[in-house]
Amino acid sequence: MSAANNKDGKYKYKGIPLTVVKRLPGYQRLLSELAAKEVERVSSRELAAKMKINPSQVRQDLSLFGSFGQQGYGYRVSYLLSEINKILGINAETKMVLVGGGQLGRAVANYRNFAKRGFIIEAIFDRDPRVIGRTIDNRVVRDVQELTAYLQAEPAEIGIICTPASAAQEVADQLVAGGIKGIWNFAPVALKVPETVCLEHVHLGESLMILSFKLKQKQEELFNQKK
Amino acid sequence: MSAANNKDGKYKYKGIPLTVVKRLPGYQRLLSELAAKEVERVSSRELAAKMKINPSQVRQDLSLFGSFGQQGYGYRVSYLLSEINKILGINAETKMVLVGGGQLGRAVANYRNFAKRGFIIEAIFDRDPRVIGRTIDNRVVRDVQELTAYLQAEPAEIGIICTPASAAQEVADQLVAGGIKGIWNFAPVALKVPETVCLEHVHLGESLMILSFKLKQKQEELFNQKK
DNA sequence: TAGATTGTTAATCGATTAACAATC
DNA sequence: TAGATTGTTAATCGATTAACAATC
Repeated sequence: MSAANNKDGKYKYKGIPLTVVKRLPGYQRLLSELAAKEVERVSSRELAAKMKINPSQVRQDLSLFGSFGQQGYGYRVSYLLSEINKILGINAETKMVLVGGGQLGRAVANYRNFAKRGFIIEAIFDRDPRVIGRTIDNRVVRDVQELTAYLQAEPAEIGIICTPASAAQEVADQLVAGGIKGIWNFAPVALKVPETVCLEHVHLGESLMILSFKLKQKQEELFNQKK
Repeated sequence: MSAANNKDGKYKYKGIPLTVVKRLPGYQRLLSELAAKEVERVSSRELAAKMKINPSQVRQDLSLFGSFGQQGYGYRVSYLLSEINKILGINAETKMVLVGGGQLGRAVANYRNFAKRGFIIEAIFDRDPRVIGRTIDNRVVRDVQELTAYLQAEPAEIGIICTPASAAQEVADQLVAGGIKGIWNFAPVALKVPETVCLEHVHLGESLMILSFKLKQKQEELFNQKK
């Protein structure tokens, strides 16, 4: 079932193509919506239409993890959703700590959608004495100097970095020293971590640049059409 | 130079493969860093090493937009950066409006990295009477009911949506009615806009799910190794 | 049963990489 | 000049799509 191909890790992550991994949250969201509407069954054709991909691709993607459907019927929404949740590690009560109690950190700390899916921010840290001791969404902000010690006493799986870019690497090192398994990085800088630690980067600036590129291309197209 | 292939737009955006588009901000960031260090020249080999891609790919990517290098020398950092900035529409003073003055909206409004690159938030809107009239980073929050009228008087290129998912589509419609050209959407919902409007979605939840998936896979790997 | 739809194999298509002539 | 490195064409590799037997 779970293949071994991991000789380079460029295209595949533990045998699963990264292109497929990126589609999994989309399936999860779609199935959640269907489940909320109490829809019972769904076909690869219907899922594909909503995802704007090909039905074959839906079946191909899912078949990497198992056989979740039934010929002539399709997929039972509740069953497929629970399987996808298992695959994604959702609803497993994942503990997280957040470093950086600035605007962005506070926004992330207050974001309800994570908690809904079992991702819990257990503690918040900052470096600024004016922020330490304050309360963010019912959690007292701790001194970042206590970070590694805290993690040794209260292990967490994911560390969220919402500090300025200049502090991010140091924080990452402390999170790793504290035994964190994954880092979710909002600072606009490429972090170095041991390969035992998973890393996911939120590229806000890059996203805006891509939008800007598309705008520019569209303008040029309109300009060329006028001629 | 700028190709025409746009029959479906699935893989290509105005003739440029979307895989290439996604790498452009990476080149931009790298070249900015080199320029800040006053490095004069850079080869495709060096750029590739930093991007963790293949030197051929760097040359292939850049050649879609023009010939910016010189045999035996490589690329002049300042020139290549200015060309990439042009391609991305950076430093052109792009006007934006932001809707949603909650935690996330305030974080985005205060993010300095955008302004540095010429992306200016001209006005901020919210629906909540308790927020309207307050000041965020020197801008008074306006009533979202004035949004379309405001845009007709003060045109902007990009609308940023930082509202809850439930309000996002309505806001998008108002932005479109106001003549906005692109939407940068932080609400976790798929928006419908006319195809004349560019759309870029920031998937915070999806990013966290992908990290969770990677963690789960790595755990399973370790578990299997132990046996 | 007849119709529908899966899971999987084969065919196609696109993206990445290698190779090399051109030339600074 | 000799060495280096581009821009581009050809080869490879991976991802997507089509096709279809299996079967509910």
